[in-house]
Amino acid sequence: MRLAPNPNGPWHLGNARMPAVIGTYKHRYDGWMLCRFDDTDPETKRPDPEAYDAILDAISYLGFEPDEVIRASDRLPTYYEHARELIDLGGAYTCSCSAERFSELKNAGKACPHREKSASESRAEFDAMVAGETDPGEFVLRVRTDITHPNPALRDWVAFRVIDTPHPREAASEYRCWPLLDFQSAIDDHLTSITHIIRGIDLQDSAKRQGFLYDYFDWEYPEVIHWGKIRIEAYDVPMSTSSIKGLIEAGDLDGWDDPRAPTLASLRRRGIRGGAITEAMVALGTSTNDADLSISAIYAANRERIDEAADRAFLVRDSIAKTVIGSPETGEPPVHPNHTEWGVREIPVGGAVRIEREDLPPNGERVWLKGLGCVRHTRDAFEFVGTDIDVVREEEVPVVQWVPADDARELLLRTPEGDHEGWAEPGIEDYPPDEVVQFERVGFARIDRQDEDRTVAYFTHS
RNA sequence: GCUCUGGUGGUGUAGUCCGGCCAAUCAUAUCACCCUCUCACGGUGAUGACCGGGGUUCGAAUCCCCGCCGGAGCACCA
Repeated sequence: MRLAPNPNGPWHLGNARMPAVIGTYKHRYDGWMLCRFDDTDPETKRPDPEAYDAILDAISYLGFEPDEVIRASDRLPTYYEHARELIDLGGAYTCSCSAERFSELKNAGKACPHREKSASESRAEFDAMVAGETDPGEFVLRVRTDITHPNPALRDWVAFRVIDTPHPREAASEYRCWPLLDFQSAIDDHLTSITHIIRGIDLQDSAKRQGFLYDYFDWEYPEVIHWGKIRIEAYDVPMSTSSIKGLIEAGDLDGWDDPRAPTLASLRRRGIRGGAITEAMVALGTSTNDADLSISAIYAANRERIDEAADRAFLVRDSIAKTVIGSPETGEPPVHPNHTEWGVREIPVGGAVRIEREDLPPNGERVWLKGLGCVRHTRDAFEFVGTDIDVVREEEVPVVQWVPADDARELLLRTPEGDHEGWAEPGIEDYPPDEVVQFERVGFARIDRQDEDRTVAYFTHS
């Protein structure tokens, strides 16, 4: 099996499907997995030098390690060698038609005059392309397929063209004659003994185009599965590397890990485990139909992974402070309701508390401050009523989270919908970055960093 | 225009090749109830689908035909 990413930028959620499914199959069938960077276009889909490592890192985040990593841009001599062989076999010819001219001929099912030139002439012209002696557009190398094939997509396709823009990788910066995907990928799949290919339906005709090559070389084409695109609701931002890049450059997003971005870096920063993404992707299967991935599938898989281990904590967002009269000095809610052995958090009251504005009961009504007890809203304060839990069980007093009014920790919660300023219980500043906690009645969040006087957390999901 | 390819509940998926065990699986979602000092976790229950129309057959999600709707390719992108 192989992953064949184009390293033109960090990965978005859609890219995760390839390693998730292929990696899972690799494990399931005890296979071998190659990561091959298809970086053969220094111009239109120009590789981003940082993306190579970023992609390997993303694969690792999703839970997989390639058995081997190669870059197509290291393998140009191999492609040239096979191109020459193909020319000698009568399977390719150099063509100097313009793209428009050839397209017209092709659509009419007519060959261009260059199709019948001799192999030696094509060899010479191809050598000139490789040597950088020809201008871009002057010549291309075409594979001779069947110019009258009913499917116009398969007729005499281009295998090599000349590009003057140097490749961003130092090691490949001298090459000017570059293979296109259909040629490069076909050669590499055979040479690396790939037995199974899984990729998008946009490459459906590719398998047929490459079939001609395999026939010339008398090779056997791998098993191939094509799947449809995935769409993900819940994001305003389109899921494409170039459009995300554009939004970042325009300042509409803070970066690749902005919580509003549909990128792997963003989910990771929000505390989503890579395995949850993998699980959701694998569940989509490999249908050729387009699929809608609901983000809730990822959340559900993630919740399974984090709920048992996440400490509970209090956070109030838009809040209001009230003096408390007659309460105990500290509240003692459990660290985790399913793990009483983990103990309790000791939260000082300090004479006044802060609760979410929405939770403020009408005057005269009661509310249960979790871990502390029941209070009644008098004219402008909370009067402590007691700790008899029956009022919650039998009289339906609402239970809410709270923080001390004078001793809370300022917290910024970043969510896909926007940022919330709020106050967290004291002690939240002791959690190291990367820790995931559950803010009760709010949702899970990953501690991102601890500033001098403020904690920054990223909202995971409810 | 030419050529591929696909349509099962809100979403995903099993079943389609080799017609009956499918009054259609599982997950998620939504709702209700139970549990609970969280709207988390756990438990119970409910909701909800074979694109349409013909045909073959004792019998069709499954085979055939005709429609309808979708996706992809026809690049000197990957």
